[in-house]
Amino acid sequence: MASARRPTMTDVAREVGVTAKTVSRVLNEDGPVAPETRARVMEVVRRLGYQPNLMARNMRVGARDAAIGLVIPDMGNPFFGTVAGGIESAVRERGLTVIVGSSSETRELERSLVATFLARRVSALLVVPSAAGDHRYLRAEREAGLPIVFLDRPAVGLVADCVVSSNREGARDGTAHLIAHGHRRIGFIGDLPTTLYTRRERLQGYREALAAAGLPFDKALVETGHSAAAAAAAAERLLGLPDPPTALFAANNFAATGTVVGLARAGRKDVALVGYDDLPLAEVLDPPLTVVAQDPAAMGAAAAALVLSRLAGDRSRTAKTQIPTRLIPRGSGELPPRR
Amino acid sequence: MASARRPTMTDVAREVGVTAKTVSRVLNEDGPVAPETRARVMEVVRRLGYQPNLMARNMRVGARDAAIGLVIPDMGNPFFGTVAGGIESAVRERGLTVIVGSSSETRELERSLVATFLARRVSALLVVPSAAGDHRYLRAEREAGLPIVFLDRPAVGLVADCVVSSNREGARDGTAHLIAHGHRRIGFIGDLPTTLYTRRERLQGYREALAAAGLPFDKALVETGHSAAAAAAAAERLLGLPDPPTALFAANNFAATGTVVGLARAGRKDVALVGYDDLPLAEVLDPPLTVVAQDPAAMGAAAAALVLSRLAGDRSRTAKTQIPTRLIPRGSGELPPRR
DNA sequence: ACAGCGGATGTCAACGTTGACATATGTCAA
DNA sequence: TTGACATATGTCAACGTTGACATCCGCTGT
Repeated sequence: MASARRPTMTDVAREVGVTAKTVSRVLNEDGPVAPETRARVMEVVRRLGYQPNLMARNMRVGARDAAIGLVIPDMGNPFFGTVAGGIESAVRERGLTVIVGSSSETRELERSLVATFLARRVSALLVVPSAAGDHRYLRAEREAGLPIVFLDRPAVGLVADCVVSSNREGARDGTAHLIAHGHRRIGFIGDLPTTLYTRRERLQGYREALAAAGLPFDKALVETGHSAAAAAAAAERLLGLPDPPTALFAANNFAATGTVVGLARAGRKDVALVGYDDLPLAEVLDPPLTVVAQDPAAMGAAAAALVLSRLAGDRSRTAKTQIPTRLIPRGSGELPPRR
Repeated sequence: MASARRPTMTDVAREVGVTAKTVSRVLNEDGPVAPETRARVMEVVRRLGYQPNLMARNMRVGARDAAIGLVIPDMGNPFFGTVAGGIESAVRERGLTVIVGSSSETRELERSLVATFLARRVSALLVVPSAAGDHRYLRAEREAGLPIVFLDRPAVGLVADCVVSSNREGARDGTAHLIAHGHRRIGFIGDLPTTLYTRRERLQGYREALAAAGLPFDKALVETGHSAAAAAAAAERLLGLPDPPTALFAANNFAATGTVVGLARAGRKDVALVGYDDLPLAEVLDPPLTVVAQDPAAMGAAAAALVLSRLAGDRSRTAKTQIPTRLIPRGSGELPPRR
């Protein structure tokens, strides 16, 4: 009823009539143990429901916890969920556990999560940095040899491994695709805050595509909407301009969702649209949604692989891994301009 | 370069010229410390980048780790992602960390994750049990007072708290909605495996609605498809029957996504459809998707609240919390039967 | 018969931290 | 002047586990 104490190795030992050390030997398949003793130990372990205490073990052997800390902005966002899944499955077979926390895109939460992870002596750190961050505070850890990999966005003020999507190229391709279909005024709906790495890179790609085609950059066509609702409103604002765009580029999954909703509400099936990041229902939309697809599972897997190789002793220079994107034309991006 | 050792409390103490105990006092705001000493300690702590070792601390004070273990089937599924997010944010302000693992819906992975969590001495366990599981192995922990809450599905062989969606009622409402719009042959596309609690409950609700309307239950109309692709195929199979259904009930989010895709591919906009669990783009589909919406964030929050109250000493009887669903008519569920 | 050896187990200390208790110094009232 | 008391710090042991080393036993070969 009241909380009973968990059995320790010593409890097991006493019950069997041996020393804790012998139990330890049985459980870790360490030194030699008589088969009969081993059997009795195992029996008592089962009967008492003994669970080794990892905290004590790690402390004794001076090892870090067999866990890696993961900071993501939002677990509900399927993009990050899939990334996390990719990491977890890649890392599991090595016996590592993942400890996650959401930063809600704030610097403070990110730091406090990282501090918790460090206090737990995780074996590695995987961070999707929040926008306004500065990661100099991690220098000591890096120098102490802790593997740290940044995900989706690079670190600021710290030389460290990172795995990102090929944002600029992807956005350039998507925008160029619209231009190739005759559009000359293309709206951009991107992340908040505007300082966010992915937003800046994708906006840059968009501008490069415009420049390559000799089209002017009009900042009136750049809108913001990280949530679907905000993106819907942004789309409606853009279409209400005196000289409205004939095509839109939605620079993330929520923006794409919201833009689709906004266009539907406005009854504008004639506006071309390319989204960054694929959506599960993209192909059944009307028109079907053309996207620049990312590969979140691959990003997670790549980050995990980096961590594992660092843990295995790889001391080579820090790497910036770009996971390529893929343009999937489905209809919405191939609509001709119409006014 | 090579991995330097992390500074310990003793290192800090030596540097300041005091004992570890004094440093401990400063850091935990324990006994009295001279302001000047406190300042010097803090200074050295900063300079050395000292991080308290939670493992050692927890061991010493005999406390459980300030973490709760969470087992979900799949992090990439936004339903579980949102549930996890709900838990994390509810639990964070109490200073608890969440440790997650994906069971991939397998008994073995679930058990091994739980074992890892127990070895880490988590303060509580939150489990979305996998289908074929038996949770008697957790009895000892329950009796030892560890808070254990089951999520989305109840435990088997163990009396424990659980938080579930009102599956049966929701499925009944959704099916009744279709019947009210004149349908007499309604297909059901549900989870795999067929023994899964949510599948059984929702199928039961579906049958109750049929029975209440005096309609026969035809098991030829019951199909399976947990992945979107499988559900799409299932929908096409159902529509290919000699006496096909005029309406479909898709019993989970992937099934709904896949069914929408299947119907679109078959060019069948005349088939009525109600999905269980809402989709981000439901309202812009053609026709807009009628759903029985769950509230995953509320489920997570409720589970977290239960855990917290148990941790606070609540010893009342185990509770089964049902989170209600809400029927959202948008169009697809109101289509009349047509053959 | 005995050294030598490997197998089976035990003893002890230590990992980093903190609770219980002890000590040293200073302050103040009687 | 003394003792009572508060403040500031120190000492020691213990949490559960395991590495290093020690011990005891029986068996082998000569």
